[in-house]
Amino acid sequence: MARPRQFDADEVLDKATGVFWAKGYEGAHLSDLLQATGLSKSSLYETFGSKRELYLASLDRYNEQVAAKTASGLIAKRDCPREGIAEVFDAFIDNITGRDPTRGCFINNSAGETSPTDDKATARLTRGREYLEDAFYEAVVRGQQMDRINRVKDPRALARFLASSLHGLLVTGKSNPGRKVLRDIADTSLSILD
Amino acid sequence: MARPRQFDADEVLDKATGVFWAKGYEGAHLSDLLQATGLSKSSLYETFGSKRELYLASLDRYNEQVAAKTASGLIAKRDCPREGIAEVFDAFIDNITGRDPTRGCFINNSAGETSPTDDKATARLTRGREYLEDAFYEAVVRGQQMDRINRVKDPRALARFLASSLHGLLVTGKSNPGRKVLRDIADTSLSILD
DNA sequence: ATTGAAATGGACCGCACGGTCCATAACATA
DNA sequence: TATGTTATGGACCGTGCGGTCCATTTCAAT
Repeated sequence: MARPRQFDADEVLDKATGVFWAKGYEGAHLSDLLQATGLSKSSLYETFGSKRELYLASLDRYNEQVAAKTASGLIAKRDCPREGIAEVFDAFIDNITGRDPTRGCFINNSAGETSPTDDKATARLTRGREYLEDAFYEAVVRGQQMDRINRVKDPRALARFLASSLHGLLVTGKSNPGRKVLRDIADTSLSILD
Repeated sequence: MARPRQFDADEVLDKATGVFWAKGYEGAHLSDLLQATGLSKSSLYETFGSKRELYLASLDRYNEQVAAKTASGLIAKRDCPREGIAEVFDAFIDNITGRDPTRGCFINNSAGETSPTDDKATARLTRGREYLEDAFYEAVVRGQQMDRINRVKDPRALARFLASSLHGLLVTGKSNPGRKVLRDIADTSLSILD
């Protein structure tokens, strides 16, 4: 009955996410977004409503993807959860020290420019934290059951700590540290599981 | 010989820092800075050169102040360095959960919107990390000498870990967590010193 | 082939951005 | 008080922002 969309909204969202990720919300200008997505202004506004709604949608999509990826990585290692956790940290170190100028974690970067009075964006940060924490929580519990993680320690506190450590690692990564610095941090963080 | 400045440059810098802190570099518009500082455009440009130079100067000043404050706090507790470290964490938790909308840490917030290709800003992030790490390092070494911190562990790795943990705590704080979450993280982080 | 709803390109808009400049005011010096 | 230098307010500027709108194109359904 009507003309179908000439693009895939999710693909566009991914490209827009890349721009917000690299430049932040304020730093990402409409022209950047249009160039990256290849859309015309009207198509973008027709589909997403506004720059800000696009931003929030980007945060949502990123949250889902990272949650899925992290969770599936941990689940894949469900027979040795402790190694799974270590692999998550390793993956982030690789990400940080990689060449891609879009480094770090989108949610992490966004946290800095999110005002506590911005409820919508803050909700996305909360969601991201919960996803990560829950993924770690399950792995920790499993690790404790298998006696590979200290059973005396509160698994919820450990999960929170691991999620927070990952954020710390990412922020530290922004300050151009050597790989050794990041390894020291990751290794020390993981040693808490003993 | 000439008309003296009608304002104190450092006071102005503090006010500008507050704006950048709350809104980020891109989000801080010139009008915000002028309003907060009370300066006219010409005075601001005469004194600081440009918005960006003002930003870099703000980062510098913040680094110096936080470094001085943290170091002095730790030095004040030089007879019980371990408690001094715990106090630093507690102070940040208070900061995060306080009412002031300017929450978190300026450097931490800035990290998110700093591109790895931005050498000038990255240098400030590096400096901030070094200050913090060094302050912790001295406290850790002293704690080990007094046998209140595990002597087997590498003090440099511990210092790096502590600095990173603080960053993690601050990022987590942006996601509107309960105080309990932050306490879990801080307590778990500090337990590494055992 | 015709139809009509939706997608699209691009012109257009008002605004406020970061930044420049200069005439004037203010003041330390002598 | 006269002088020379600097600080200052405010007009001004070009640009590009986020956003709107509409004429045109495209296509599924008939």
